[in-house]
Amino acid sequence: MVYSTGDGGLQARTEGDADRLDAVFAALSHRSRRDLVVYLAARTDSPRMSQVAADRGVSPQLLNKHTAALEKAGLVRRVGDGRERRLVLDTVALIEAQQWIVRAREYWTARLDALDSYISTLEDDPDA
Amino acid sequence: MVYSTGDGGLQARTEGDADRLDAVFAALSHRSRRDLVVYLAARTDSPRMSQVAADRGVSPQLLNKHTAALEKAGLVRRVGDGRERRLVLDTVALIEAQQWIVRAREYWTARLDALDSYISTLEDDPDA
DNA sequence: CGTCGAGTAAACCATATGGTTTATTATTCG
DNA sequence: CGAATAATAAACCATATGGTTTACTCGACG
Repeated sequence: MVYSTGDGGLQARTEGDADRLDAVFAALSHRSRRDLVVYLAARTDSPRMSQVAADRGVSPQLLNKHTAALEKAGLVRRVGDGRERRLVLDTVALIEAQQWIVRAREYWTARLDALDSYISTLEDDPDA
Repeated sequence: MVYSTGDGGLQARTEGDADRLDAVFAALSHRSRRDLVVYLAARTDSPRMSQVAADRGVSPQLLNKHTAALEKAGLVRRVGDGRERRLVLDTVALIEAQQWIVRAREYWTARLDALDSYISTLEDDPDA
């Protein structure tokens, strides 16, 4: 049997949006990257890469990889052109992810509401 | 050089929570699984596996795998003991994920507020 | 100029993941 | 019982990912 591999078509926005969300959720699916996000969110400055690596007890190479993942997701940016570069948070993608979740929950809430009203119907008219 | 592989310790709750969040975000990092979630959220009934597979144009085997991922994340449950099983949404994990994002954004907002007050300080006292 | 150090790239390995094809386990129903 | 069928498991392949070790680039600075 042959199936429509991949797509499925339902609830799609644009390809780009989907890819972006893929990247955001994938980036957040790893604990040390989540920790990195809140580490950045909690500070008032933008630390240098080596600073981050030292703070988090992670090798510069690995930090570089995780940073790349977060960058791809648009959660983080590297700034600075010199020898030293700084890591800054960019929460736009985070907001997108939250909005996706909120939308999904809204559908679900609507479903619960429908159930509620159905139950009300039953209570009003037990024969229904 | 030897680095403290993995942990990092920051902002950790329990191991279980972290694993759960890993699974939730990983599950949502795939578009067809996200679509599956909203597909389920949008209906008022709990469709059978074969129904879902047909609706989404996906092989039963692949649906099974995706379902396993969502199940692992606690986003979905299979109910029914007979030959036919139904898929139901379980949004508790979704709420957890949302809460993580909200918390991260709260940190970030606090940071913006700090920046604001710093700027105010500058405006009040340009020599600061 | 030389070298030191921050940051990154590359090679490489082990394991995980997405997906297909093939096979197995029930459970319903003639 | 026996065939059909819903659901799942298993074997397998290609590619992606996390992580380490090694090597490169490039700006600062004596």
